[in-house]
Amino acid sequence: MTVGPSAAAPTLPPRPGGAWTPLTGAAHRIAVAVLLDGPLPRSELARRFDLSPGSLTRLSRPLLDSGLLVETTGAYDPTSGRPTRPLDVDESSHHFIGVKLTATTAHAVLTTLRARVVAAEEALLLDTSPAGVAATVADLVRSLASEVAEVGVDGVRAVGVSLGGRVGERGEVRSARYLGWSDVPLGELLEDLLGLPVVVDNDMLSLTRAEQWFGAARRCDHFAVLTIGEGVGYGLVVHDEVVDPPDAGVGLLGHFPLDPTGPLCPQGHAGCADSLLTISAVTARASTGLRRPVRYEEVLDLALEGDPVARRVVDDAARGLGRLVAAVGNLTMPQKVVLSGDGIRLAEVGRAALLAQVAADRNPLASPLDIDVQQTGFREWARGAAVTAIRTFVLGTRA
Amino acid sequence: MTVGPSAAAPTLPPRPGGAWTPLTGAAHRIAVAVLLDGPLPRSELARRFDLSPGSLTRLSRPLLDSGLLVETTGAYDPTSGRPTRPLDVDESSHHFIGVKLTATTAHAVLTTLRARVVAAEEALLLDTSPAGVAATVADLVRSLASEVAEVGVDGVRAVGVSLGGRVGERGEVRSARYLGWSDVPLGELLEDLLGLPVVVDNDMLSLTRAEQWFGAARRCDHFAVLTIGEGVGYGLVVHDEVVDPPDAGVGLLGHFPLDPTGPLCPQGHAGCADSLLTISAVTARASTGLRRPVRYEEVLDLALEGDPVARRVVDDAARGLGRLVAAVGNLTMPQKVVLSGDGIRLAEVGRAALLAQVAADRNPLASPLDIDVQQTGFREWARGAAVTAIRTFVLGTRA
DNA sequence: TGGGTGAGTTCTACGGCGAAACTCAGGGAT
DNA sequence: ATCCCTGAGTTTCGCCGTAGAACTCACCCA
Repeated sequence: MTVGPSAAAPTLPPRPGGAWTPLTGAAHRIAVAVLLDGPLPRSELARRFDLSPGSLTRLSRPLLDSGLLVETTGAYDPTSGRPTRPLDVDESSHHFIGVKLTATTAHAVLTTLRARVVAAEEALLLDTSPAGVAATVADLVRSLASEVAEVGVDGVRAVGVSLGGRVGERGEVRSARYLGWSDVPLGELLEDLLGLPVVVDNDMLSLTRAEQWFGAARRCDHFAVLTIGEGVGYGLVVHDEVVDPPDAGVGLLGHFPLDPTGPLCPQGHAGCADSLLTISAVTARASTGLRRPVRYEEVLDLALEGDPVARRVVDDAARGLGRLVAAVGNLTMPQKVVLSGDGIRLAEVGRAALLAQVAADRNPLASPLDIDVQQTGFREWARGAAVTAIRTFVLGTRA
Repeated sequence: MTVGPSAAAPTLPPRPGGAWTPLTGAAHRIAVAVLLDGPLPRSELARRFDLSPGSLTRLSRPLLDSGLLVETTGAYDPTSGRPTRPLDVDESSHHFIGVKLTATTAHAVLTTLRARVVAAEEALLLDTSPAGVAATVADLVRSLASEVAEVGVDGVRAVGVSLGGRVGERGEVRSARYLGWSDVPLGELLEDLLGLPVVVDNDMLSLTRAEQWFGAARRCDHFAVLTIGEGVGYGLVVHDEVVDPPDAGVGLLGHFPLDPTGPLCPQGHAGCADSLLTISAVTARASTGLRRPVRYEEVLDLALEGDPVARRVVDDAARGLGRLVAAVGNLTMPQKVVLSGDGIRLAEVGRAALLAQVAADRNPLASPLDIDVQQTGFREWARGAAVTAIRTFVLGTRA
């Protein structure tokens, strides 16, 4: 007599994790809410989704049985009445790897289900051909997965890769200026090498979604992200959804006019965003004024020490950034603007100029703009890629 | 023996119209889709909402029985197979009145359920006190309703009123600069006078929603509206929903910087939107240059005839508008930008300058911007108010 | 005139939901 | 100490909206 799987399955103890994608509507919304907003009691979830207490019992039981959610004894209790038994996720039950590609380097992080960075690694991209990059990324992924003893490769559920450029639905890189690629099926290449789900997405959209789920813009349904670095990046979330038309995420804001007396860009624009705000624009302008080559951080330090050339360059750029922030505020009316990117210390060193320009460009009657400066580096870009992987794992779709 | 209502009701013939608000989820979505997108066969609706054919039969029957929808024999037939029996609304079954208030005048229109204007009327606001305005509006509403013999007052289901200013959820005008009002319960005042549902809303948001449902932006889920008139208006729809934070609709874009060499505004800004684009700004600048007072339309006509002063004024303004359009395009990435307002002929007379500036301010790699110039007047503003009334009637909520 | 095609109907089974009555675990007043 | 109050979570039951399958319908074309 054979014993079918139905006889064994019910006796299995709850395993950590559990499958997210086959979940139906309400159960899925509940699981995502718990993932995003930490331990939540059933009663709070019932209020949030306008469900009856009975429905919450029914919906949460299979989630607990499968190990997808766990009960905690949290400090979430009401002032009177029975204490709550909040639901939470075990964020260590699943791990993800995010890789950010630049022209020269691959930055990778290993994160938990809640995008907490557990380990980081990077590798130079000596060979920027699709196969070369794929091999380097695959090595990074394997190294990260094995490096962390307590996790193991099995704990990694998906890999996210982000880069500057346009990326199609199926992980194919349609164009990537920094790598000189067009129509490269990077996702497929990596999936074949790794045997893991791989999601490829635009870096700016990934970072924006990371801020939305696990970053500075949690619980905001309407915000913008501006980044300063090699280029000027822009991401927008409205009605709790990323704005993602064909033009999103690929640096088309670089020609936004900020200062008609500013430096020229290759297209003949004066004082456009790329000519004023990027790391290379700031260092070039400072180097010209100082009659010697200087690095970006050096320019910022000199400005802090009171060097007049550096101060002027930094303040001009900060004013331009302020103008851009004000324009974003005026035209998209967000709850907050997140400033980020490798060069964003500019916003701190030039804070006064930035805020003055924002105030000057906005209607005095407008509500004040919440500007949130995030100190970020390549690790945050890689974390954004990991969040793309997490979203795919949790939602079943990339968006 | 008494006869209950259940004995008589089923024998009544279908009456035109029917109640929209008690409809449940799927039935309501179907009814709205038919209202917005004209006659639609059940099969198309089933595809659109991912419902089975059986569900569509079940859902559409009560809508037909109540007279809310009607069957048409339309030219919507497939190349083979049984012809369709598309569902449609009888747009004449319900009528609505929209009133746009300015500082001096109330413009009113009577429309069908599909916002087709049936009659129009206007009245001077000699007394701009809340009671005086309410009395004038009530007279307009009664006159419009009775003027159209075949409709009758009973055919009017709701009244929409729009004005420049902030309006609360319950139709209370929180502030209206042109009328010098603050915290006026205009909706209540009018409902008491008329005995009809009255919805009050910001004029710019009303116009934007009108473009979305019955205007140039039908079937767009992401567009912006810019208006030129006494002020500069701005409305934004993203993910098929109007962006409506506290700052929306009240002319806060007026200080958006467009041309640092432009004329000054009272706040000391040079070349901000209000100082460059409004009707009064254009006429003032032209009058100064021409050494005589000129009207707005005259300036535009002179520019067409080649007058150098008028041409310069118009082109400067059109360039400013182009810069604004480009900024909207760059920062919100819409499918189209609708240009409207009483002064929008500026965009036609200065078309070349406008388009040149849009091109200059946008990244050459960005997708081209769909700019849709709508010739509009006060009638369109009033129609926007009527659409607010229609939306309330159909959706049960103002938004 | 009969088969092919897609529109629309009928009937049945199922699953998700709310309502109500219930149990549970604390706090505070007597 | 104990009793009630409060709010959390459970159980049970019945309703309602849905899909699915088998069906009819109306038109085209060979």
